[in-house]
Amino acid sequence: MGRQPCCDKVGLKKGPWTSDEDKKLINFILANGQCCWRAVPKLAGLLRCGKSCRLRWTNYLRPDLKRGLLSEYEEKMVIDLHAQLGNRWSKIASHLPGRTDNEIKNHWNTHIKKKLRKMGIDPLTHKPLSTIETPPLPPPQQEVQVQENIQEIEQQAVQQSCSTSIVSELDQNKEPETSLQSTVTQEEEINNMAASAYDTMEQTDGFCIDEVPLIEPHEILVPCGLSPSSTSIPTSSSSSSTSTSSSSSSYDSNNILEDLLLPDFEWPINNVDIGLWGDYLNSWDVLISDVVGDRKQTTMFDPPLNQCSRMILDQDSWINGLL
DNA sequence: AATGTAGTCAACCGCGAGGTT
DNA sequence: CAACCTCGCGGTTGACTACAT
Repeated sequence: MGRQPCCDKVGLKKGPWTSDEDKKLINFILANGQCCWRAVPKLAGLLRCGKSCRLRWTNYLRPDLKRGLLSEYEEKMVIDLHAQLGNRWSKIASHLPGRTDNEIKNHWNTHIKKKLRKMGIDPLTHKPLSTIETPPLPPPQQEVQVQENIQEIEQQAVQQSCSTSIVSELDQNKEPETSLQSTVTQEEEINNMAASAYDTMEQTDGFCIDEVPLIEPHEILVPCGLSPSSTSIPTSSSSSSTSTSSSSSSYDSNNILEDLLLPDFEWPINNVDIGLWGDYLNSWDVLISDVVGDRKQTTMFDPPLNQCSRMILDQDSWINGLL
């Protein structure tokens, strides 16, 4: 018996997602959490297969995604982790908060591969390229140059990033001949090292997705002061009423927040990087922009971080808030 | 300005793992 | 134990964009 398709493909839509579909998916997941993906399209009213929905959510719609190019530090981590793990993109991604396996894979194929080749490193083996693409150097010299190159990036990465670096630790543990043989203990070590590195990162960046279930939103940061809809949730604390009072009047019926029943998210305020959601929200004028004048009421992000009390919600609170 | 080429990245496809019946 | 189901992963594709000619 042949394998059944993941879903009945007749009549299902393929290709790029429309904003309306995104809206439906976000709305559904926010309301119901991440349940059986197979059932999602039906329940959410989407003509997509569950797989497509999952992919769209994990790679693009998730609120905790970082957008933009990988930083040098992230890139270095990818290189190191790739040396240890090979093309196990999801494993690699799990060490990079807010990054998806797809994103890392793409970045590897489009940027890092080239970079490494330029440096005379074979992206597959992480060893010096043999001949063609590198100037002919005697092998020992070649090795030295590669090592220098690696050290150079490491230094840059370390300088740029937090003080804790897994780089040196990885390198110390790295046995080139066996680097691609992944063992449980090796992976554990990597996990530990990466985790320790990100313990430090967390202190600067905010949170690590390793600790934030993507959809079962324990510990999702819930903002206050963002309750554009009249169904705003009482969980929002002090500032909720003031920030949007004026903006709500400028809302039209298409207000996405109303449509989405969005809970009051709190996004990182400093160096605002709210990922797609920024674009997403922007695209529906939900940045509470005043459409009449050019005065943009950026109340969504205006309150200084320290004025926004953070709430950690457990799932029940989250769901209650949504309802 | 028009066309060709390269680069980027969202999305798809097929497969395997693991769980359930 | 086999058949089936669901999910997640990695490889690949193709649409879109930027840049070059």
